Amino acid sequence: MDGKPGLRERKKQRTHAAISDAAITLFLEHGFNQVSVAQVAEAAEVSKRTLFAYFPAKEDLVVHRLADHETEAARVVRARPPGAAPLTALRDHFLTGLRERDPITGLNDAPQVRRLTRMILDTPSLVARMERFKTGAERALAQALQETADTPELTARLAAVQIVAVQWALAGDNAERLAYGESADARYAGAVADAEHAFALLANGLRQLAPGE
Amino acid sequence: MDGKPGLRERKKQRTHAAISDAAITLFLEHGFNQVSVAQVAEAAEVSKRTLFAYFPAKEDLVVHRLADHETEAARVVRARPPGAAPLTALRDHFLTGLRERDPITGLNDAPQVRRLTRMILDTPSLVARMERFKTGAERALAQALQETADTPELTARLAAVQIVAVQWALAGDNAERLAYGESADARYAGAVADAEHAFALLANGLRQLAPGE
DNA sequence: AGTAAATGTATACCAGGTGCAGAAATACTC
DNA sequence: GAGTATTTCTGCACCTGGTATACATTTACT
Repeated sequence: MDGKPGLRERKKQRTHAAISDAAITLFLEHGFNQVSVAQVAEAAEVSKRTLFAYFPAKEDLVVHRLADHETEAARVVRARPPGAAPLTALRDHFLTGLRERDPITGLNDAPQVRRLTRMILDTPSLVARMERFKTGAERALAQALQETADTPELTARLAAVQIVAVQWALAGDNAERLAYGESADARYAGAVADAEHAFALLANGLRQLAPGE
Repeated sequence: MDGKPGLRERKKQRTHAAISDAAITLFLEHGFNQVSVAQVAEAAEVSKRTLFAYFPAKEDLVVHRLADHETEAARVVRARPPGAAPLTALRDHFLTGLRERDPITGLNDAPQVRRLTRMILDTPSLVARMERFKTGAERALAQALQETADTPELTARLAAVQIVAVQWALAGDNAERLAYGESADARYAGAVADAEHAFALLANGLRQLAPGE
């Protein structure tokens, strides 16, 4: 495609990676709040000003890796095979993620991943930053539902917030268990069962909590 | 009940109110990010250190008024008449809120409320702070569902995140419309219809997006 | 009236983040 | 390959939110 990234571009990517790597390493070793951005900049051999040119805020040094997932649900809905229902596509995608131990499902127990997850869950400002991804994911998914499933705007938005909320709840549940010791393999069966239950709930509604029995 | 608030207690309340009032006034006039906490402290005739003794962070100067709503859904579920379904109680409560133009439903167009709402929606750090209320509301509601509706833990948590997400989506939708000009009375009928649609969706599920027709 | 506990203040300080002016590196042109 | 224009990086000063410390003031209790 682009046979020439160009020197400037390559250097930028290297600097970006250098800063990110230095940050993650230091944060994992000493804790997010115990390391200042100045220290990160120094470790990456870059000025503080340059660091902020690459990452808008300290939190982004950690969460920028998850930025791709912001539009993941929307992409899954758009890319589903013709005739397939959006919810089915999303469920299958989530189950695939579990099977492959995709970190986004919370079911990856590689030591680094687990430590990173735990750090995020234990750091309020990082959790807050993650919430913004959630909001973005809701918007993108709502749009995708509206455009590809012929869903009215309000319904699309409501469905999107429900779906995203449920997916995060599932992932958060898995992540929390692993972060505090359970192994991914031990959790797998339960995670699958929970996910299937959750998507069934999404599809069929909260009958248990509604009137007409 | 407590015939004696005590002088110390009364002074605290007055200081608390003085700081909050000064903050809201200044923020509405000049914008949240344009006013420093030092200015708020000065206007309230209090030291900066004291201000932070009353409010843990700048954002709380604005959102502390909404703290009560964090457990509102949980309280509604717990206080529902015997035999009533949780979802029904929540829906009725929300519809009552709309009728009474409760600001939490986004349907109050008193100028101050509208300006405050708009300020919050336009200020990322305030939105982030609101998200934390959402998380708290989810937890409290999940607990209430588990304890009073005999709902299994996972189901309770999933139901809670769905319900809270939907309520916030409805309120956010109303608030956004009002913040940008629509009147509460003009919006009322639509808001009611939307709420009923949303709660029906919660109860019956996202059939439109699921497979088995 | 006098003392202990709580609250408030002043000051200095730290960390995240930005504006600015200039130095250094890269890309473009002849 | 030299020279110039454009990015990018840097160092520095600065602002703001938030905290630690040490001291003064006020309230409550006897």
